[in-house]
Amino acid sequence: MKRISFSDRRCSLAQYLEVIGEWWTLLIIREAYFGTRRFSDFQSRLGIARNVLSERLERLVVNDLLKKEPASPGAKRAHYRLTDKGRDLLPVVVALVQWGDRWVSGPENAPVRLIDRATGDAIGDIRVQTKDGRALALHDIGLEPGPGADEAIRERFQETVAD
Amino acid sequence: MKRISFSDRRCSLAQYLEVIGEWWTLLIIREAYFGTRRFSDFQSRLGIARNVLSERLERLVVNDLLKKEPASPGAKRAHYRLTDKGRDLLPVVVALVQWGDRWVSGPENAPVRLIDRATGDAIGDIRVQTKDGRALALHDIGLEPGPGADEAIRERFQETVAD
DNA sequence: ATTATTAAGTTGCATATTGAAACCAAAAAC
DNA sequence: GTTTTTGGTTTCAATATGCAACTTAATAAT
Repeated sequence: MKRISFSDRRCSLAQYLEVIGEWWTLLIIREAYFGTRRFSDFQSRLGIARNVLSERLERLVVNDLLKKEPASPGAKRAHYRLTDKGRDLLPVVVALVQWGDRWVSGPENAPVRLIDRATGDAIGDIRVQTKDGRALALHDIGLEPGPGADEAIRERFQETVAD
Repeated sequence: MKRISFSDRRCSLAQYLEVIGEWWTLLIIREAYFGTRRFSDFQSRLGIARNVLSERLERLVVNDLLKKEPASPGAKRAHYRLTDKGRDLLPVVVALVQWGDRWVSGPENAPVRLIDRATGDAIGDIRVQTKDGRALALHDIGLEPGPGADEAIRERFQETVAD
């Protein structure tokens, strides 16, 4: 049967998954960060099947993470470029890369280094923090129903985030 | 054919996807943050098929994001609890939730609010920053081959992160 | 102690999705 | 104007998902 759709769930994470949770999608975004714009470059660099790439790009355009625009002004052939919405996924991607470096490859085997171009220093670890920059651990965080919470969610949030 | 495996790629993001990029996996982690530990609770709260849940939990245990331990000391029945590696995904999950709130549901419809339990204030936005807390945008970031880079990666990183 | 109930999976099957390769039309290059 | 490259679409076999029924072991009820 068809994969269950998350779109009706009132849950931010589930809604995200609806858009970018599919196989390949986040890797396509990352390629776009690296400056890749052409169909064939995405294809050869990722090694993704062309039909799947086609479908994913389409989906990313429909959901406004990429936009299709003329390669050069006036040209017929189009390229795919990030929108603000797509660019705004950067913290997610960086957080994932850092997690992978810490726990999967090990920092000493990190294949890439992200640096602040102004200084050349490695960037800091992404972290959950207060508005004034104090780091927060899992047990420091509480949950409340948000403005868009429905009854089901409201019920569940007697609880707090667990350790 | 079988889904392509990313594990041989020297890319942190691809390595992450190998472990937690599958359908449902991140939602299971999020449930664990909420304190869910039992198979049937994961099942009923997520609405996931039992065979898939079973397979995903197994995979999370094998990859050390969850550990299976006796429900109560001495009991036979086991629960699933987060490991440090699993807990360390928090920035990823929070970054995704915030992205979803900004771009999918809209902040005014956010179903949950994350707060600092010490003060009750909403937590800050996850962001890419320098070690001393200065925010970095996409165009401020550069890429270098890391200690574990192979020739292929080294070649590509004449480029910088694109806008 | 015996039975009932719940919890935690597993199995089998119909439907969906993926990957690979072949095919095609339009644009660029020559 | 012919060839090559690009950006796809189509087809088909292999895999993965969702659902429901079945199993087995651990609690709970009587």
